[in-house]
Amino acid sequence: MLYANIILDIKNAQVDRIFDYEIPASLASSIQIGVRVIVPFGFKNTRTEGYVLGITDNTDIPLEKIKPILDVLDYGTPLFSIEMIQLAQWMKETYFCTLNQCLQTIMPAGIKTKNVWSALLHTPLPNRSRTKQEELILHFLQQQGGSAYVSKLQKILPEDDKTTLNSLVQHGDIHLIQETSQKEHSRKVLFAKLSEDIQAINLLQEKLKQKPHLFAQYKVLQYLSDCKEAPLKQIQEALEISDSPIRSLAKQNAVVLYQKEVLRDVFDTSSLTETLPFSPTPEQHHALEQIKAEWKKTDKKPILLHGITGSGKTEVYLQMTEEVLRYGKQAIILVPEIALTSMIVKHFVSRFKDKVSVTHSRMTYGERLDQWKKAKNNEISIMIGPRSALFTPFSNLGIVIIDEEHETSYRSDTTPKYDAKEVAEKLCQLTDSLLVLGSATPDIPTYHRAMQGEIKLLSMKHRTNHSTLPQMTIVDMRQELEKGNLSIFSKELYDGIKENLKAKQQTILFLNRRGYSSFVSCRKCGHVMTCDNCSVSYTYHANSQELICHYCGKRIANPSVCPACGSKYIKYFGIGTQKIEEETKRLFPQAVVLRMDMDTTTKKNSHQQILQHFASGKADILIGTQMIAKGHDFPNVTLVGIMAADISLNIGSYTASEINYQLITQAAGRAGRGNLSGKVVIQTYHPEHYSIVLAAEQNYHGFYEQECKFLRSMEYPPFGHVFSILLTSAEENDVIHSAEVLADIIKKQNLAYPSIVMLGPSPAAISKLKNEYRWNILLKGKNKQELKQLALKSIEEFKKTRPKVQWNLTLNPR
DNA sequence: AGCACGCCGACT
DNA sequence: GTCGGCGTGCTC
Repeated sequence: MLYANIILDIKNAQVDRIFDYEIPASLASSIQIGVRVIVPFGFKNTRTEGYVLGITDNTDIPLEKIKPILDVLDYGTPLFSIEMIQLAQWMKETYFCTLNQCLQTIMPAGIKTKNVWSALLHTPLPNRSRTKQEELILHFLQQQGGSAYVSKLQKILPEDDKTTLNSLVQHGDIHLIQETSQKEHSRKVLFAKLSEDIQAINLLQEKLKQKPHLFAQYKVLQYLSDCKEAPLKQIQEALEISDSPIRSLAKQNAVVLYQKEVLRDVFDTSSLTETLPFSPTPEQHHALEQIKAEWKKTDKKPILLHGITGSGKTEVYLQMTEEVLRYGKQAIILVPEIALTSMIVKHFVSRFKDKVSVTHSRMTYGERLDQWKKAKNNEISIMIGPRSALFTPFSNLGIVIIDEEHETSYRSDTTPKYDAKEVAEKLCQLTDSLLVLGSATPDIPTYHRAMQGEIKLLSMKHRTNHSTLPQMTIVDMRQELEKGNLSIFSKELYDGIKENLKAKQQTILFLNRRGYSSFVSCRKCGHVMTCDNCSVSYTYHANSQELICHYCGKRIANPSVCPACGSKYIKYFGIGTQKIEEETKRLFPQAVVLRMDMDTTTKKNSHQQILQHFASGKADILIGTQMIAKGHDFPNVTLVGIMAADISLNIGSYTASEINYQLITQAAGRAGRGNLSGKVVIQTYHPEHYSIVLAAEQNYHGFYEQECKFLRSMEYPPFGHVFSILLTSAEENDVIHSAEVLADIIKKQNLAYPSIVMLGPSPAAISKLKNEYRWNILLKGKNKQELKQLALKSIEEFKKTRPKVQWNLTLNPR
């Protein structure tokens, strides 16, 4: 007898373990490791989805407990490959969550099954007295022909009625059955093909030839003998006919009509001309040779491609991908979500055409599932996408490339809180693939590993078109104020914009956070308008005269009097992109100004439209946040103004300086990418801060060394580890109490690990989110294993106190 | 997750 | 005496 080791799709840590089920003979041939199955679970034998992770010929479980598998959901190839199962197991250990949660993350969204309960009427009905509600249900069932969905029956009953259906079942009037339905996201199209009987068709064709009024049918047969099968719509368009001739052929059994699943294309390749590989610069050539050499090794080290903006990293990615494809292997390219409409995707699509597919969050589940299936069917060899593209089911993966590897979007903020960089490294290890990380401003931990020799470092220090690096100027805004300049533009920046307008060159004004500090506060009592769901300050939006919470999206009208003290002196404060736009329009009325942030880009393609508009020279000034600083080439931009370079120094995280350095470097990278040289004006209130000074010097290594001094002295990663325990609950008292209980447990356990320091408990940076209160306990220490042990042991103890809160563990949050 | 079992207090 | 609340434990 064979048994399957199955993980059930139940979101509860208590059942996150293997259950053994019997493999019935009828399903023996279709059950393999990695398939989805339906099994009976619990005393009610609820039909539950499960995943086969192993097959054995014996089991430790008493045989009378073992139940048989009911159904298989994947015929042919299993949903999960062995490597993906191993990856899920690794993720479970690394990110402190259930195996099921990891499998759900790896699985494509939109493939899930849905359980539906139906009620069947028992005939003849037993003789007994019934309530009004019972009669109502039985009458309805009779009308429906004896069966109906339970969800429909519940709509007939009052909302609080939980007894009627149970009573009907108990008295044997009805019984309930559960069915599994696959939620279908695929698109089906009506196809036509010739029938098998070729002789009959030839005969018919001869007959049709004689009759001019049936010429349309003749043409259809001709068309179909050329292309074997075609969608009905396509035949109609090609031959300029309606569907009736095709349908009458179907009636004569000459043509067969059938539904066929078509996999949607998500981008139009026809408009892109194929590009050929550029001949690489010496630097690119060297990088490529090194990467190819590493790729051929059996024990592959990850590679960090550290190249300044404009050094041609994309061409290296393209040629390396070509090499991998030449050996029949496949490639996954991760790009930040925000850059999915940018040049890098266009380059890949025009170089590799239909071998490439793209996924991103704005596609529907169905569209994304189609791309997943294309990879599974070996129809494509390259997948470009955000972090979830890592789970593309390629059979023979060769390389994973992560562009802009320092981007925060590679870390998931929902459970499992995985880091795509770490997962990619594990995936490459499991599939013997090469990991290539690319960035102009690598993460400090990544660069540190490169310095330690764990990662192979390749540097590209020159721009491909020999354009000079932009001239960077730091302006002290405090001095501007002393000089009597109250404007948001320093004199330097104002003059620069004026000159640029005269010379008909373009300018980018960059603010590193949307709506930053355009909060509304009372000048009399100091009250700040704050969202009561999320405890973050509302952002003022001039367009709609509204205050919007950027965490939960709650909107309220802009108040005219202060809710705290009743004074009229309540006003918005500070600069956001809208404020900059207004000021720019006021000071430079002749300029055409575009603004791009989350508010102007909510529509599906507006993001791309604004950028295209600007790239084609239809505007003089582009104002925006992070999203304009990433991966776009604007050859006519010669001036970049960074409006307040120190905003991100105040985000309350040990990575603040790093993020600030990255943002300045990226924004500066937009200046002077064409033949014209560029200029960058950095406005700041901290002109002496090393992240600003060294960014202005474009001295990454210098910044790395400075930052290491800080991180080492504080024992922050990579020189120590931080373990965060986040407690959440809708009840504030529960969170505070549980945090104290947990802190006490940790203090006791801590005696065994004297080198570990506990910080907190304290309210989290976002102390209330979506009506949940959040408290944080941080553990800091040098030894990762000890830290993990202490945290997990403490959580085990904590569980025994039956806390009324949720908890979430993260190692080295950023 | 979802259910049964069993131990308590509050009611016919 | 028995109905139903909730804490506890189990599901292959």
